[in-house]
Amino acid sequence: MASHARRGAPLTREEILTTALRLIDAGGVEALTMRRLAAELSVNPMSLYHHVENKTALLEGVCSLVVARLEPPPDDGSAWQDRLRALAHTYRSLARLHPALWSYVQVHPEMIGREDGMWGALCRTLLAAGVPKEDLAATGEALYSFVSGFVTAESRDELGRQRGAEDVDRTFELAVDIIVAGLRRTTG
Amino acid sequence: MASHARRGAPLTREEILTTALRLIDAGGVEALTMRRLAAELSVNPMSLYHHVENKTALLEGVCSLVVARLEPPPDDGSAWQDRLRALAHTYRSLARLHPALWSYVQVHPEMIGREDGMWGALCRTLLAAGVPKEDLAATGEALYSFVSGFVTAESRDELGRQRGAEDVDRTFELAVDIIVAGLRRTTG
DNA sequence: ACCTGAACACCGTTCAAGT
DNA sequence: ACCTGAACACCGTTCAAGT
Repeated sequence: MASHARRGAPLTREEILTTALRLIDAGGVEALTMRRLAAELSVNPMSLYHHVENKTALLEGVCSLVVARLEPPPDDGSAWQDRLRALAHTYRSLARLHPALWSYVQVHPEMIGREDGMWGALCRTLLAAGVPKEDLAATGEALYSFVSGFVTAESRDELGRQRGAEDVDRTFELAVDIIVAGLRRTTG
Repeated sequence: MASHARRGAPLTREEILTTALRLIDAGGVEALTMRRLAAELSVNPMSLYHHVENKTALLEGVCSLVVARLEPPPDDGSAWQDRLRALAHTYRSLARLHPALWSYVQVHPEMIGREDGMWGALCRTLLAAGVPKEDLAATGEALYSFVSGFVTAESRDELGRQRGAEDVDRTFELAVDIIVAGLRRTTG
């Protein structure tokens, strides 16, 4: 009985990735194990290697899966301040859906390409804010790391001791306010 | 021959921690292994457990070792803007000495207590900047996560493809400028 | 083409035994 | 008190064999 002992349809890469993501969401990245994942799928550990090159490739697949959902909100012609706030909120919303994976991504950015949608939208917004072209990349990187740093701190906080939900939201608003105000002032 | 087969003096906790830090600096946190550490010390892996409860405790020890070196510069009476810049630079300097450990700490903040020296200095500076008392904690956390997020992004960048040293320095200055300007504006 | 079992080189850690 | 070897329950991964 070597051919699919597992009940139901044959194993698929899609199924592997979504199950891996579920394991990560439930127990952190360290809870994702080739052997545990196989058990979760009722399959021999070695079967996974027919759909995924190795564990690194598996993690990359999971990261792409999530990053693909990171799309900038459509650009209504609103002021750059509001646009910036909207981008930050979009980023934060997705990060909060998968906090463990997101922390992992921040330390292992090679797992994802530059998520072009968000990065492009950010740059356009910064230009609208009057950031000079030669400062564009540096400014974008600074803001990007600000937001991702804040969100990481936030999710690790949530795993730890609790705080009121309205409390963290307020802190996030304050953080975004500082960024917006800082940009306004910096660009004259 | 059960008693210290190892040449020289008996094993010490200090020696264990500094060697562990060296391994982490050289190869990342995932390169730190009880067995490899023991080999590095020319000692049986099990001997480590007489000085350190387990691997988690070992990592905590290494983190404390590094965090202990994080001291705010003495408070000359300079303007809060300069003081804020100085604090950011101090933080960044230490982080760049141990980038791998620092990334790890950001994801596992339970490894360190709130490093009271820096946090206290930050709060005093924010008060001097006119941040209202009820916003103090939120503002401090925001700035703290901004700087740590930026520094993490920076160190992962350094491990990857190179950039000019003066280029990253300039980006850091720009980042700090945004924060300072944002604070100034926010607090009226 | 897809799956599997046995095997290898690693982990962290326990425990009983050595001096 | 400090160290050690054997052992256990895990890892990721290779490889030859099954259908």
